[in-house]
Amino acid sequence: MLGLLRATGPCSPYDLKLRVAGSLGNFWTVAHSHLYAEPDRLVADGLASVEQERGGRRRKTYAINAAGDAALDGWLATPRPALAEIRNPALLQVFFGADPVAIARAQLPLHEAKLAEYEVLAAAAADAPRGTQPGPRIALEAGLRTERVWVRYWRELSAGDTG
Amino acid sequence: MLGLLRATGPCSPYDLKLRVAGSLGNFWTVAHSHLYAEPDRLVADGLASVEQERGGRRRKTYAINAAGDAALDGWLATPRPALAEIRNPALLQVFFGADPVAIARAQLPLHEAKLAEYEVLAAAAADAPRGTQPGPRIALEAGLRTERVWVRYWRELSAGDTG
DNA sequence: TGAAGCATGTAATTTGTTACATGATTGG
DNA sequence: CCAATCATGTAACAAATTACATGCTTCA
Repeated sequence: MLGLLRATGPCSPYDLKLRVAGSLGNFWTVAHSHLYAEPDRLVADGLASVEQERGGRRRKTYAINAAGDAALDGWLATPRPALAEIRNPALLQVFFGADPVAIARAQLPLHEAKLAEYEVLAAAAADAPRGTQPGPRIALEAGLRTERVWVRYWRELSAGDTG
Repeated sequence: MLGLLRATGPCSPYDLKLRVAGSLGNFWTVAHSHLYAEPDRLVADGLASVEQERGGRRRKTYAINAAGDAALDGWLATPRPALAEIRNPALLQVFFGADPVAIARAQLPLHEAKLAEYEVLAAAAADAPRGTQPGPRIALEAGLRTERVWVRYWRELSAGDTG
């Protein structure tokens, strides 16, 4: 959340939502209720500030502060010695004996669509001006690679190739 | 949980824990407290039965019943139209601007170790008698492939290759 | 001016994790 | 027989999801 705030600058939860969609949201979803609740916690912890509009929607604008910057920098500088889980429900079904062909046929078009989406994003990122933060592009590369693997995997399974 | 119970046969939560470690646990972790709490819920929902030892550890033995079998079959027969998320904390750090080389150097050995572990499991699975459930082996194949991608990805990043 | 959907939030529920606590068994 | 660790469970806490509720804005 601090990362989002820093990347976006002072903004409302809805602005965060827009930013998440199409970038971070591709590999780490965030419920919108989270985007409304969490910033208040940051303010309570002294890591961000908030200002509320008087009239209209009475929307709140949050901004990361110096303490938040420090906390975020500390987090970014500490590599976590942990692996991510796959935790894929479709794979779970296969594991427990579901028909791999049926699962694969459902998964394949989803992954193909996702891969196509990433390829569009990657093409756009290639044109980005220099000085753009490299993080999102590097993360997108991971998305591309894993989607290629999944497309291939489900394609093979949907063709009945179970190894 | 129903899948675990069916695959294992009547058993205690500890038996489930042993089964999870080294198979399912590789891509879907389960807290041990979950293995103790959830089966009771299944019993309450009429999907499993339980029997408790009199003396000793007073351990409980759970077994899936007919209703549980039906529920599990229904679940297995319904492909979910959803993608799994990557939701990888290390990738999140990179996304938000952490030094990719530092993150990659921490991740690489973990993924190399995991890949080696999977390769051992795959070799063992290749010798499995016919009639063995294919699900775990097919799921393992997914683990192998994604780990290979991650090893390659972090290796490139740790060498300073940011695309 | 009324419907659609944009934008903003809160509350309730469910789920998951962490910490606590303790009895049983085994090997030295 | 005692220490280690195996095994079993519960309780408290934290997090995430879902559902609810509603005010604004725009456009037909």
